[in-house]
Amino acid sequence: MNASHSKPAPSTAVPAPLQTPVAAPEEASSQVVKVQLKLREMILAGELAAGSRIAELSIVEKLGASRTPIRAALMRLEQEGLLAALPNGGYAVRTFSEREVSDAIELRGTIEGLAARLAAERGVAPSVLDEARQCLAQIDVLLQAPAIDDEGFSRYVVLNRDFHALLAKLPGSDFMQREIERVSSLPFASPSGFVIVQANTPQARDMLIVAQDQHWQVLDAITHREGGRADAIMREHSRLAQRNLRDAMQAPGKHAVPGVRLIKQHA
Amino acid sequence: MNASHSKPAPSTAVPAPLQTPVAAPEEASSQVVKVQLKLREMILAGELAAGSRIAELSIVEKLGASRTPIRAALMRLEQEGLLAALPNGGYAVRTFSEREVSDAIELRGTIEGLAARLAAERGVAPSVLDEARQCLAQIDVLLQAPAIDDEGFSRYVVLNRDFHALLAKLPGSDFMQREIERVSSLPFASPSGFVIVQANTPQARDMLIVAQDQHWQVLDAITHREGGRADAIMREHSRLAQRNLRDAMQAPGKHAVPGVRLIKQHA
DNA sequence: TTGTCAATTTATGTATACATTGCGAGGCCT
DNA sequence: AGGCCTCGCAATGTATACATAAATTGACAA
Repeated sequence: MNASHSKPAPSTAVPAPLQTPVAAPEEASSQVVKVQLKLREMILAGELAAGSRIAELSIVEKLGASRTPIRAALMRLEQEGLLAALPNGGYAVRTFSEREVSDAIELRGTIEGLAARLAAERGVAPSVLDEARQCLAQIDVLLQAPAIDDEGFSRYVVLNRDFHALLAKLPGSDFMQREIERVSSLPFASPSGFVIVQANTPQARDMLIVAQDQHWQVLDAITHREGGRADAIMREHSRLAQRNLRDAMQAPGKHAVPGVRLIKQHA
Repeated sequence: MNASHSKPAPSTAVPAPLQTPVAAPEEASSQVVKVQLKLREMILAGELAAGSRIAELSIVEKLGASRTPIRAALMRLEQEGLLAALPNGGYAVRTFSEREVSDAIELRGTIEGLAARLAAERGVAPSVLDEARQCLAQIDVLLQAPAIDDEGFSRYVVLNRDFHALLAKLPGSDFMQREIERVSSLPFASPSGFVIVQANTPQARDMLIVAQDQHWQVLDAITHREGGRADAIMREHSRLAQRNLRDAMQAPGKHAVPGVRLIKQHA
């Protein structure tokens, strides 16, 4: 409206009819975020086939946004690891070999181990440690039940994610925190990625018991400034995720895990 | 942009300004890459002050490209770690605390250690190992001289970079290779980052001798499938970089290291 | 029938116009 | 005189037009 402000014009004061034709009235904040979320959802849901090329124009007609925010969202998803940049421009839904998945989880465990070691060596403010302990206490309550229903399970996923996020903050380094978030962005590399698999099986609870013990022990190690031990625990903790993911891929209902569709079976 | 100052022009609504073909034939590939390279150069050279905000329009008039490729380049530089995204949009030249620098180097050492361990555990094709050995042999030749001149020094930097790149390939995992490249993208976190510092000092050669010994030993460890040892060596190798960088920051001619300007002295 | 070349089509790369929002300067009211 | 409110500006976010290169398809010739 005020675009044509050639000079300090007399205040014509006409607010003018604000034409806001924006197709989607509300929802999220920016187009980029909306497109990014929607695309990620579509990729994980399998609506965009693994390995298939993604043309900007096809997204335009699917989501209604223009190419500029779509390009930005595609770049972010590439950074996130869900898309691969093609040599001659454009993107394709990324596929992962089992080794890549394994490497991704191993890398997460290694970096979480580094973070735990740094936290132990540098020391952590008691208040922050307490926050982590309270988080674990909530998980303890959850696990006291002899069997865990779906609702308790999804609560565990949330608490587990929170704990790992808290752990990433323990070294008191924004840099480490960001790198951990980055390496955890892939759905199956995420700390909570594997958990979703076998909700109601009897082994499910036992698995979580083991994981929870590692949670407590790493906090104990950090509290007692045992850096090497803290490192080792977090690495082993990630091996648990690797075991579970491997199981998940052989299970029939593998679609319970969002990203598994992107893992190419080596037949 | 037709606002008030600079730039033309009355724009008498003639729709004709057929954008003429980019006048110069240009030798580089794409605008995005050109802008990215130029901006990185300017940041490292200090032409863009550390911590200062970077407006897209200012880059437009500095480099001549339009906003679209500039935005893409800015996103890439943020991913690279040289820029920080501001909360309300826009970017600023990133500054680093000494701890962040330390963490970055530690992280690189940790991931290189993981790569070396994986290479040892999985085994490496002899041909690839030989390539790495030949690279080290060239460094050996360089270090046989009792003193190293500038030209030999820059040759070392190249060979050192090559060796670390080769090392990143040893696990045979594109994923690991990419992550190592990523974590090495920051100028001071790069394996060759610290080397540039003290070219002609007498201790310079000794430092390189130690580093080169670690190079050989990690290959030896990988050859003999000693994963833990390979891991430990690479971690310690990165501590050498940390020591050197700390020295470099206290040295007077610190401008020899490109990225040091971005490290804020904690007074 | 097959191979090759060319033309069309469709993709991304680029430039720019338009929209919107956050921040600051300036005036007005208290 | 000082604080608050408002207006204006400059920044990014968005949409789209234009340029160019790659891929596919069609036709023609061997």
